[in-house]
Amino acid sequence: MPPSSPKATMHDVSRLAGVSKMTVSRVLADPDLVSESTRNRVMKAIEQLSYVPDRVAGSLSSRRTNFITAILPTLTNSNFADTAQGLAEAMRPADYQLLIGYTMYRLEEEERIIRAMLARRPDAIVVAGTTHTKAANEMMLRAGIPIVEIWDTPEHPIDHAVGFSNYEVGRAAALHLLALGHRRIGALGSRMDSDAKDLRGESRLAGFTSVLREAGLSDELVIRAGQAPVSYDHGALTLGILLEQAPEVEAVFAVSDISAVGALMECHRRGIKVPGDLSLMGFGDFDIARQCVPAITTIRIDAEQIGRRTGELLLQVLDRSSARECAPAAAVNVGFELVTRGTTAPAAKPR
Amino acid sequence: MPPSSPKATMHDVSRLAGVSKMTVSRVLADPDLVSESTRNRVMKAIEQLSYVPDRVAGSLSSRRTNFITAILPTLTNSNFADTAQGLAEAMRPADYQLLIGYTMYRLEEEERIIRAMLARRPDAIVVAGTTHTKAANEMMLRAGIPIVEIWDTPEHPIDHAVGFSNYEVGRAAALHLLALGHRRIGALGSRMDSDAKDLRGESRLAGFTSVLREAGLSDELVIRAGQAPVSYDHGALTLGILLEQAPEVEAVFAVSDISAVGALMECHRRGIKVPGDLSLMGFGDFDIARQCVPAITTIRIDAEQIGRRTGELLLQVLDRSSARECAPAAAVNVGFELVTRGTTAPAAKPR
DNA sequence: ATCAAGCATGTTATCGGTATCATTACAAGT
DNA sequence: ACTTGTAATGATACCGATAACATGCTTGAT
Repeated sequence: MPPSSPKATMHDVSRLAGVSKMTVSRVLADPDLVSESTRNRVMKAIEQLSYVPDRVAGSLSSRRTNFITAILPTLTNSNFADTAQGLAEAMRPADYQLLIGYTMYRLEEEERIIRAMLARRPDAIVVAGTTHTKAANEMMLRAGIPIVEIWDTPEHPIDHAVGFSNYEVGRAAALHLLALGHRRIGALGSRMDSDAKDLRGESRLAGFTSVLREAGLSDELVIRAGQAPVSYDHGALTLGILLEQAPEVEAVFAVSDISAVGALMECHRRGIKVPGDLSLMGFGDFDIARQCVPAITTIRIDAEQIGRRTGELLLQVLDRSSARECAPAAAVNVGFELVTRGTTAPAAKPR
Repeated sequence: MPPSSPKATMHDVSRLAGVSKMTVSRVLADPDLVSESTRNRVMKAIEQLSYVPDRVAGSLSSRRTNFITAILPTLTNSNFADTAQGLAEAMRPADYQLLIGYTMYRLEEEERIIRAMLARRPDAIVVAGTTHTKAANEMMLRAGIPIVEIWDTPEHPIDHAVGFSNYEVGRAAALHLLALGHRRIGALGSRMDSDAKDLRGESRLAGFTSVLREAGLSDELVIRAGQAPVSYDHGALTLGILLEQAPEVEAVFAVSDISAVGALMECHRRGIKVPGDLSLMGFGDFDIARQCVPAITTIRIDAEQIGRRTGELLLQVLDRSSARECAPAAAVNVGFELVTRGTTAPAAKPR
């Protein structure tokens, strides 16, 4: 570590420029308030001292940190990374900095993170998911800052929401497989009794199951095994379980493309033809789903857009809240899209 | 946004508990300094008021923010996301919060981000890459905090470094292709004259080229086209350029698996057999490289480990620097590994 | 000439913690 | 009995900025 000369403060700058601290502050925050000549003098002093303002002090004084907390299950899922990037992108022009935390799909971890984050006094909270622990809910409410729940459509939103209906995604998947003429239909998801659970994946399964029931079909083939986050192995494993239970299964929906890819590979290994012997679909439209052979039928969501829309919403809300108006809670539904590709095909023998 | 009751401060807690602010502070920072009875009283008051300490104020006073700045090219590349996650994981037990910024592979953007980040007074900086603008270098030096350059091995490190030699990666790739008996060898990279450039990719190309030269081969087939970050399209595009220039090319190294996958798909489309007609290899050991058919020969780096090792290093350094000792600059080389898979095979007709 | 309005700048009082030193009380050593 | 040490707590002074109000000086309308 290089030796550090003590950092210059605003006071040092003001002395060198022969003005008061406030004038320096104004030059930085709102240059138009200062006459050109003094402004130049101050700028020169800043340059000379290579002064970097201290936002910690600034935040304490102004009671605005320009931090936005973003709480996601993981960064390692490209969809969530896209959302983070979209959000950061949208907030950057207004000089907001993201404080990213990830929960590993654990609600208790989410609570811990929210507690820790609130101590940093963020100006807003963005959190993936609509289910939180009681304590987490209370903390967020009490924080008195805008909250945006993303990646699902909450029934009882805390405040704002930007996402899509995972339940409807599940229904769309089931309807697609039904429309192809399949009757023995299964699904692959993760366990819900462990501490790391994918609540949004479970919503998709719930929607999926609801359609099966409405069609008078059994939901026995909806497999829940392994912990979130799902992996290629998860897909291979759960497909194995499914086949053991019901070798005659015709169509499968995996809660994630990652699982779907793993399942597809397992089919290759077992000599099961996809499609033909088995129709397979996933969720998320990951790159890998597009590049697989055959390319996987999936449901596309625009993860980056979720982030961007959230950012735009927050900019509005934060602007208004500084003007002391109360912004109405908004609920944005960004929708989704079924992308039919090579792994789903009509049932071989129509009833 | 819910209505906010004014947040409780440490002073409120101290009054309710009938002690001084300092005692409350001690209960939070070092409970053993306080007698059990008062500690309990204070804890109860904290609970009652649902007091959340203000770390902004704490940081200003103690001159430690417990922020670590991490500057990466993008979060959308799973390798960098892994590094971020590894770093966060390692720092979490010591209650450090990551401040993530991404440069989009632009040095000017990196400089801008560094300037903005320094205003947050981080306790350390982690930055991907070893090349920075002059101003960025100076700012980092002057900051007087530990700096870790990651994802490469700097010749002139600013301070610490954790990474691997991209140059040697390129050499290993070329040696592998040479050893297979190939002579007409090309490579796919991105342009270096645009504002977004992949400097580490370029190092790999440089290493690759050095081996070609030593073997008396031409480096004409090293293609640089398109902007960083590379994409599937980039791979397809640059392979097209290469084939136009040299239809008889036998082996190709792509600076990234992403490019390699794109190139592989392009080969499929053109009816070029991989391997056989063409040996192809990539870099990064992305999931998709493993799942492709055939699976892509690549060079594996442990991105998550880079993050974790960086975190461990920082914990040591930060601990020591608070004890006023000067930690020696460390340079950790995490190495890499050639993973031979299905896309590279011995040359058809040995010379 | 007079005065309100407005621009440019300065003064003062926090923001909510922690560092540092001071104080008190009581136990133990001589 | 008297010093000395230690454990528990308090008092005071910042940390480095900004908010809010105050001041002085122009300028232009009347």
